[in-house]
Amino acid sequence: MIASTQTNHPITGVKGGKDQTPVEVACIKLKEAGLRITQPRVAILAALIKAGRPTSIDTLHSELGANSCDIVTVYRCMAAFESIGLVRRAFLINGTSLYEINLGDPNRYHVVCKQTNQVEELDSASAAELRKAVQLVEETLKAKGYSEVGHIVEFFGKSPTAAAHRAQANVAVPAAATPQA
Amino acid sequence: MIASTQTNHPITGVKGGKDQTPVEVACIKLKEAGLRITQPRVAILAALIKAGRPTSIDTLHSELGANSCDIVTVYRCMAAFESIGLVRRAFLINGTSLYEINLGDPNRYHVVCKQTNQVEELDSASAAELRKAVQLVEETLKAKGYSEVGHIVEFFGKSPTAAAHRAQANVAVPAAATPQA
DNA sequence: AGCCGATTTGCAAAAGAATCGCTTCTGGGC
DNA sequence: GCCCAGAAGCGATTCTTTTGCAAATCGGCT
Repeated sequence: MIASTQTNHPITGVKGGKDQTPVEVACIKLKEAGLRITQPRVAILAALIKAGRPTSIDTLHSELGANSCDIVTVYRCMAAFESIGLVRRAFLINGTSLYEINLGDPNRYHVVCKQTNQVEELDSASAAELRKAVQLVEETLKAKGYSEVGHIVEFFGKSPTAAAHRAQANVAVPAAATPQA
Repeated sequence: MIASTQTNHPITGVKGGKDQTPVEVACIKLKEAGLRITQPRVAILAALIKAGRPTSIDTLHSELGANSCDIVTVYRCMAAFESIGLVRRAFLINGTSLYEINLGDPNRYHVVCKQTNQVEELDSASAAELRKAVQLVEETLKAKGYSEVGHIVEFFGKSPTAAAHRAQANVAVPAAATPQA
């Protein structure tokens, strides 16, 4: 999972004045954008933060427990959150999207396993290089007159672990439920 | 349109031995891959080549004239073509895809206008830089054990021309049909 | 604390894109 | 010219995402 540049310290030693939970931070951003802080939204944000990685709307909705809110609400929230930059969107090869919380850290880039859709982060060196190139492009575009410039960058591949699993599946592991439809 | 590294010279001066049309080149690739050269496929390839830019399956199908072939066939052909690398796929923000012929030139990268979905190519300097970064990432991934590594890179923005059109629309142009829904 | 209005949500239905099954057709090797 | 695996046609289906509208909720104000 490579975990790294994440705001994963709920109340860690940092006592510089702001020791709010990620969910609180997200709520502040909501408010700043003039959006209401509703129960479903908080639940969704909590789930998103807990997931800590790009997650599909469907998965997110299940994660909430079927009692929490309608899936349409999740769709609408993600759209709203994305428009204010509270979440970042990632894509699978089939065109469906995953969402990831964005609390201010720099863009992250992922590799998605073609077989399991498991998402892994790029190592920071590659990511940095990539970020640099992407920024160059975006600057160039802005200079040309483009506005609201954004981008999508995704890598795909057959992950070594997935390949291994699959190779052994016929031989040893009989009932290992495949996660994430 | 920035046109650049394209094989757009049907029978231009090149007399080094191979002066086949792009469609012929594509057909050869088909054959090499063990796929049949059928009437619909040739028509689709011709349309794709004529378009010379990322095109949606739907548009492609219309371009063929409703008489030519079923849209499902276009879907299937694009899938087949993509799997043998005869076409490259691009994405719109909504997750739908566009296809672009690939006759061997290096990967091209695009900016898609958020308003009109019009596609423009990146300038070659940016593209080169980007290509370099992307290759670095892919090498790293392969080194880590990933196989069949690939990527998606798309840029989005409000194109200056589109923005201008829109800005004037309320003032001057009364009935300028917006192209490409 | 209670009220009011605009924003959100829920639910049902719709819109689209892409896929699947199955039969019929056809390219191209013999 | 014959044959058959691969391809196309056509209908129906799946799955994701969007839309319309009534009911519920948030949160500023009194």
